[in-house]
Amino acid sequence: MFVLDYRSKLPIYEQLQTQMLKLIVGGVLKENDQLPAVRTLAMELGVNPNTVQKAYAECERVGMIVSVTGKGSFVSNPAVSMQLYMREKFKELRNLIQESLEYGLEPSMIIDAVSAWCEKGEWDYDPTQISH
Amino acid sequence: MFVLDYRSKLPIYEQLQTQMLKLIVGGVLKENDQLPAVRTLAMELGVNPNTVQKAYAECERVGMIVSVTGKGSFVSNPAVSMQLYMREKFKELRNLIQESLEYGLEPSMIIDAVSAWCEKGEWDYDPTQISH
DNA sequence: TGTATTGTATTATTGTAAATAATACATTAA
DNA sequence: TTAATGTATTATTTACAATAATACAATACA
Repeated sequence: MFVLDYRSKLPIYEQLQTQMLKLIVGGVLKENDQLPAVRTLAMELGVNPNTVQKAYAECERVGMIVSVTGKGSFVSNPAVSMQLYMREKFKELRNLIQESLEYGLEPSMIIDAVSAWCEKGEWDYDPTQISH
Repeated sequence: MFVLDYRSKLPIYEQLQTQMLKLIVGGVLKENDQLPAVRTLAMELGVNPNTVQKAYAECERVGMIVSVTGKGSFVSNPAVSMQLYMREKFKELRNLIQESLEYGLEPSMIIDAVSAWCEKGEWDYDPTQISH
């Protein structure tokens, strides 16, 4: 369920947190679903329990999951996670576009690209590529 | 010319590299402009010469600048940097949109937001915010 | 020709944060 | 009571950025 990239610059606990968010937003994990126990997941992934604990703690802090000593950790209302995900993505998108414009990229170029990808699904569309 | 954020998670040499790219793309640094000497810039910024050297070396590796022992470091063709910058930004933008769609964000929501920001300059536009 | 300035390379050391290791404690369920 | 769970603590290890201190190589210039 969780997969790690050990070559990534991102810390393991952040990777776990990100994956948790995607699993919830993507509907793989549903409300009240029980998550693997800290020690169990640590074993499966071959990492230290403290690392998993750190990820779970952060997920709980932002309201993605709820942990209860003796019972386990459970997915909380996915709407919370969806909200988190959307805010995060739109913030990234806004910052990216803002910076791109500051450094001379044409608004029309951006709009055209976003349309091609977003509406037409033309993922091959590349505004930096000259067509031959 | 170069400014560092010592609280940033990004290493100093990466910050320098990013700033170099922006200075070139933004036209502040023009073709064949001589850059500060490694030791000089290190002094100015209060960092180790090795750190500046690492940044310059990476900038040269990707073709942003050219360094010659005994002479100095110079800005190479800005078109190279612009190409690098555009490719990088559009790649980020594409990945961001692709992922957002995979996790349920509506294409129209993205298009609307990009239009508001990009064409109308409405940077306050926030699709995740309910208006009152 | 020498001297200073420049880029480049090397080795050792330090500082920081992630990750591990090893426990211990608290709560819950069976 | 026992086992499984989350939580907390302290110490250690590891990786990497950054520093420190040199040394070498190429160029410019007086």
